[in-house]
Amino acid sequence: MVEQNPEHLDNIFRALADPTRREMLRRLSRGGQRVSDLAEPFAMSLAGASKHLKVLEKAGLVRRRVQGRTHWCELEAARLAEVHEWLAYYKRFWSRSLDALEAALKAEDEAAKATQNKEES
Amino acid sequence: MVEQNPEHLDNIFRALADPTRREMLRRLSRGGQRVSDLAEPFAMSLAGASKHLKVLEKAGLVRRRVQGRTHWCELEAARLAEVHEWLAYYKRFWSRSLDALEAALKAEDEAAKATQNKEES
DNA sequence: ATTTTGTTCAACCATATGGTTGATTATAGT
DNA sequence: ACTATAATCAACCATATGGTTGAACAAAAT
Repeated sequence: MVEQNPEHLDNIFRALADPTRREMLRRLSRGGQRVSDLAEPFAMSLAGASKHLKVLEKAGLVRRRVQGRTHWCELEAARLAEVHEWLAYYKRFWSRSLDALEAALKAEDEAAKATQNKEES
Repeated sequence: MVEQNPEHLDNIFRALADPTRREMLRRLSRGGQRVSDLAEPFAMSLAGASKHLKVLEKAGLVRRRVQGRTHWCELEAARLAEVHEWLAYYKRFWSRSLDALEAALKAEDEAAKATQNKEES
């Protein structure tokens, strides 16, 4: 329940706070890729993409296997489970507010129906 | 399935990538607080804490109600649901790898048992 | 042996971030 | 009217971030 490894979560959240890196994760989820393949879709130098990769690696979200001169990258999704865990605590709060939203919508709907009924009668 | 509002997620993840801000959220989850109360537990100036709050607000994670000279802050957990949604896509991957981990541990265990048996015999 | 390929490294740049302090503003209390 | 309180704002500082380019390095291909 207590936050045990804040630095670690820092790294993970920071890594996720960039659209390029999130897109890289998405692509890695469809299968391992070499660094240059991973970098190719982005309007950015290879060195730039390589830096992003390092951020993902440092966060533990990507694993790299060096094979000769090519580096194979793979998604390490297990670390995302930590985010999920962190988030779990808050689930009740947003479901509560979503419930409230739902209730409000329902009430609105009822009110609308009532108005309709009045109009009909 | 596609990432519709990357900037928004950027703001949320960035806001979460700091232990002070995560702690603020945690405290807000136990009830609304005035800015100065929120700031008090941290070894930091009020202005510093106020900046953190602004980051949380910009991310939509905190709502503020100004009442006279005091500002009341409340958790806006609904935005965390977006993180949850983003995360949902990856759930299968980490449960897969956790399964793999489990299998590996089991195999290790079996191997250990086999060794023990050998040693016993 | 030379060249090409895959990748990182180092240096640099502009901007963002996390913090400070001192001034400012607006409301509340005396 | 004065003073104290709640909070932001503005200016500043050090460091981090996201990007670039050019050089370096190791492995493959010719």
